[in-house]
Amino acid sequence: MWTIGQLAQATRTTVRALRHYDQIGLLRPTERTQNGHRRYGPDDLRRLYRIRALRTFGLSLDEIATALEAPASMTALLHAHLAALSRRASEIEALRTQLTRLLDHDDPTGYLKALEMMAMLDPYLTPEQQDSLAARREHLGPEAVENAKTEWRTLVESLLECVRTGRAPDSEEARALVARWDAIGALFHAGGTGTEAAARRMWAENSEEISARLPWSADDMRELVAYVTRVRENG
Amino acid sequence: MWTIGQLAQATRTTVRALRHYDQIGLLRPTERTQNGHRRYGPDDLRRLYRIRALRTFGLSLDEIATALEAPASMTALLHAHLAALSRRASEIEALRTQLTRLLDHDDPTGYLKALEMMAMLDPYLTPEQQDSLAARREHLGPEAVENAKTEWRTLVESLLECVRTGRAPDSEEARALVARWDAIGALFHAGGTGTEAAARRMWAENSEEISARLPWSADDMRELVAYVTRVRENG
DNA sequence: TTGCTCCTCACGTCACGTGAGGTGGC
DNA sequence: TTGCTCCTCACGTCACGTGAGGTGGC
Repeated sequence: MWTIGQLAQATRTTVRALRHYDQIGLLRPTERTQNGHRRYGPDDLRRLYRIRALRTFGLSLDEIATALEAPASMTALLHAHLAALSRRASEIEALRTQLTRLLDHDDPTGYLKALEMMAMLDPYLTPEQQDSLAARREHLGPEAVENAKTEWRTLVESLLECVRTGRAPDSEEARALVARWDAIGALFHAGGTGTEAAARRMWAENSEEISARLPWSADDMRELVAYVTRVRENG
Repeated sequence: MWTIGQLAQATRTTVRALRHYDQIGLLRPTERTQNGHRRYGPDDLRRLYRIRALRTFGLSLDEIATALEAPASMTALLHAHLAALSRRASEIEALRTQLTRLLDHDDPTGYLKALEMMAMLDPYLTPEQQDSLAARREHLGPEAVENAKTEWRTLVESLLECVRTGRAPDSEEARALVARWDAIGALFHAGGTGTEAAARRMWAENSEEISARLPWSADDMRELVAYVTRVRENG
């Protein structure tokens, strides 16, 4: 028979943990001395070892309690737990690749800012529209989204150049640029869901805010939007 | 400006979470109406998006708070977090291989019982002795430990056969068997640490208990131990 | 007037860690 | 008599979920 301190030392647990197991009824000491001290016997030791073994596998005390009550259910429970561990492993894997991608980026903070800006759109969307946008992005995959963003950036530069040099809205170059612009938009805005209209509303209300975080001025952007509209009308 | 409910819906969070962020000072609404209702603006929305992005990476709210306070520390923090995720991933991997091994075993519950029996030894060891035993096992690796256990089992069978057939303690066969027996013991009991003596004490006090869980009777085991001792004396 | 949203407490979660305050055996 | 171990409360942890009880705008 061992005292609680002896058992704790022998099994590398803590006195507090043993008291906790007693309290929740997971491991009751075989007896108590008349002054209330716990006395643990060999049976308790064995039970404690099973508890500890199952704990290292990551089972909760509740699961352990049921497993020890019904040993027949043990294998099923362990299989279920193994499946849970596998799910967790792939979640972590996904997080790691995301984080690695973010950190490989030349400017992680800037990248987060870009994410923020795309998020400004959300309050203008219904939950269903949010879902459809997320589904589009999911479908395209992260690299395609990245590529679209960089192409969009060069398109903005090229179109601003057209505006500055007074390029005709019905010129071949202007039409080609706007065609790409619309193609990129179409990638994200599935037809008929109204996300495009929402994006325009968002832009109308927040153009100052947004352009403050972009390398172009609000005026430039307004001119650009007007120019694109003219090109579309001429097409 | 949005109410708490609107913001929650737009960002796929909950009203409760937003109140929590307010309470811990992580995300204070830009203003309150005079009846105390929270009003969130575009700045709050952006901040919330950063918070959510960092949350999906698994950062704690505390870490997020410091990261948002000092954006310069962000990359370092994310790198640290990536390392933590990698550690967690290998932990899970180790658990999965252990669990898989356990479940591939023909009798998982029986296997756990065997572990328990080895654990019976612990109360007879000092913490240092426990450490040295654990280090030995770690050093040998799980397959070697498995192999030792199965070989030990066949050795017990063979030696019991010797006892039954009255094989001479100084016979070639008996000596060879005991030599293997001692070799296996030596794998686990590093010289001079006294773990062997502890094992003998444990055996002396718990032979009934233990043999009840083994496929051999306590009497058989006692005879076997006596026989092994005689063989050693004759060697 | 009836629903809906908003508000502020405040308890519960999981497996203990960590004192607080007190008692019994060496 | 002094340390050590034991005891029973009971609060704290982390990020909210979930009522309880009440108020204000459509």
